[in-house]
Amino acid sequence: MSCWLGVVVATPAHSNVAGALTYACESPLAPGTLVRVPLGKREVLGVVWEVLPDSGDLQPAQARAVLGALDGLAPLSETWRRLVAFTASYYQRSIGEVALAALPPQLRELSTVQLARRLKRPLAAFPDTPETTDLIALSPEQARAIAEFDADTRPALLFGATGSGKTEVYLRAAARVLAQAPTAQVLVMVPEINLTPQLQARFEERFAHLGKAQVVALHSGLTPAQRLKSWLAAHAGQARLVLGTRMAIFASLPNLRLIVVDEEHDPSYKQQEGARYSARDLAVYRAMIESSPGHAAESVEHAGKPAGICRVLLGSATPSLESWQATVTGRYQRLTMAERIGASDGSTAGPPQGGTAPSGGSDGHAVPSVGAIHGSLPKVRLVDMSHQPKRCTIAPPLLDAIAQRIARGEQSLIFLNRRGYAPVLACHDCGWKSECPHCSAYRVFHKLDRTLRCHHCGFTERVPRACPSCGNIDIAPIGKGTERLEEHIAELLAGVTRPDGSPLHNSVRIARIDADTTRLKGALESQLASVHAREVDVLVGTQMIAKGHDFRHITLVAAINPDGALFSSDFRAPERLFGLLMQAAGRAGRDAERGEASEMWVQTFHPQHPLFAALKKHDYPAFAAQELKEREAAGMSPFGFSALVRAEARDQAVAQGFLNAAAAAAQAQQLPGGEAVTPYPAVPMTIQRVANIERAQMLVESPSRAALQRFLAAWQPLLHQTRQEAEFKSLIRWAIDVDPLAI
DNA sequence: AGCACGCCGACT
DNA sequence: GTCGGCGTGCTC
Repeated sequence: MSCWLGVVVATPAHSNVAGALTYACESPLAPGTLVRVPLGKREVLGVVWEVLPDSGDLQPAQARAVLGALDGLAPLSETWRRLVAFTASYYQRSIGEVALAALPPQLRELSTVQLARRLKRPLAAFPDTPETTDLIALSPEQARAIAEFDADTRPALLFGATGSGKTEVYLRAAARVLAQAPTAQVLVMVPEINLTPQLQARFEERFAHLGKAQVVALHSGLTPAQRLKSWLAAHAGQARLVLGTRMAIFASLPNLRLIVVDEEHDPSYKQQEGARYSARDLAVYRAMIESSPGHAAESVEHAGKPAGICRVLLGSATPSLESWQATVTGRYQRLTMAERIGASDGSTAGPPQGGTAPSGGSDGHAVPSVGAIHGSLPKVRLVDMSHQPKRCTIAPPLLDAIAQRIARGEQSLIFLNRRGYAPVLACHDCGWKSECPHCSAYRVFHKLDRTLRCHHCGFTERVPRACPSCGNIDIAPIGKGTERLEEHIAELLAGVTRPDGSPLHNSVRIARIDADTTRLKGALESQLASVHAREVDVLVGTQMIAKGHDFRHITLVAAINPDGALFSSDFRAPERLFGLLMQAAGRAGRDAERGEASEMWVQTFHPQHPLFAALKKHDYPAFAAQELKEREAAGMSPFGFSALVRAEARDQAVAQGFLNAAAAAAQAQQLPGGEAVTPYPAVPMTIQRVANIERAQMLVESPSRAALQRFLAAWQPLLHQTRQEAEFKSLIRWAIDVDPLAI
């Protein structure tokens, strides 16, 4: 054996083998090479991480030999390895776990022979189609945004109202980068898989001259074979533009020059299991390291690579407060587009940067091809529910407004963030409630299939005829979900007729869209189609209809009960509510003739809340300023940093005991960074028990990101150690969540 | 995470 | 007498 290699394999940080394992090899292999290695009784895929001078602490005889290298593949680049190493370290996981999770699953199973066969497949020929030249004229704001972006090198935040044409800016930025070098690559990220097809079509159309094989998708909705194919195309440099969800941040892109993060505020950029990374934050980090290649020499194939910089472009109508604050301090560049395309014949000049710009909802990949979108922003109407009849679900004025829309042949959209018929079923006699036997939550009453369903563990039973506790027949639903709201609205609107004079028996057409009605594949699409075809008068739904759908004939949007988020223990709830309401408002008023009459109704018991004042003016900057002031005073993100340690056990006391014991051990040992870190006592999680497992968490805060990082790194061995203690043997698992979205 | 080994109940 | 339950422990 002539050399020693440090190879990372998919071992979790939980296990005792967190670092690279030492293997022997006949000939030295470059770091980044994919290898098959023996691990216990198995043969697994690994990544060569380093070439070692000797076998280190390990007895040379203990080391086993590398079985083979996937030498048809170029080694993963130094930058890719830096990204993986950073992710592992920042999010407190093992390098191997992050590295292997970042590779397409099929690569792990493929034998070298199969892979060789796969790599021999002919690459799609590069068609020589001329580049599309008849591009739509940019709005002045779009042109300015692109010019400013080109003139800077910082991460950029494109703050653009719904319909302001953010997608066109992404397209132009991508086109410029792709035109600069024949090998340049662009990564475009979107929050949800269902948003990829439409965006993919748009990018494919624009970059048709590159050939279809050069625009590829990378997300979990692909079959394993498709995913491998896309990944290989990106890794080989053949794919010039990769469009994907958060996982795409780890795509191997040898010549990455631009990363676009659309809807950068979206919570789905944060992975919620395994390594809990934020793909948006990693995009900023990756752009930085792609711009400053490490000192280590690259492999020969890449030696001639021109040094270039990689930009990152984040986009949103309601940015995360973290990104917004970065534009306030100047760490990020801010690009503002306040106007809807075609709004008031473009004579209005945009406000100065950082100014209090009026802006509309969020997302919306508006098509700027025709000047047809004259929609101005909808008027926001707050309904003070304390001045409405007691316990009414829909205030009479709102009901009137909906009825008027129906009479005019217009559509209304009603939001309620609670699916099912009623959140609780209760016995009036003995006080029984539909608690889930396995979770600390109520089971939701679903009337359609007459079930009680737990939305946390999935436990489902038929609705009992009588109270299971006292036998009383008088059990009744409490509160309203979308199913009941749909029914309720049908009753309230029973007398309303449409303009075509449809008789009463042809009643108001109400549709509902939520996770229950869209479970089947294609159901969402067909339901949306019937809304577009104006076969629906009133659409009831959860927030899933707020995202990305452009309803032309909707002139009224109403939020029935958004108050929960105003006083939530989750400090990010107001931010999400504001974004959701802005997004919802953006659904209305896109129709040319009716834009002026569009309205956004919000029912609330707190109409004086500052969030609504900002909403009325469609003023995100004012909302952000207010919210950031509170965050700063409380030392919360982005002014302070936090991590959560979560623990699960059959017994709540064990879960909490483990966390408190580990924190006590940290305190006793004066861990590095500890002087600037505050651990709080362990508490039960909001939903304490799910599927009969008790959950607890501990918040750890610090004003210094670096101190928190040092502390967590030093704490991890202690957590492992504490786990081994006899009284915590029954602990099921624990995990660290750095920069958690919700606390 | 896999995949062992390891010690106690109902089956060919 | 064995098949198999998942509890504990190791993987260069």
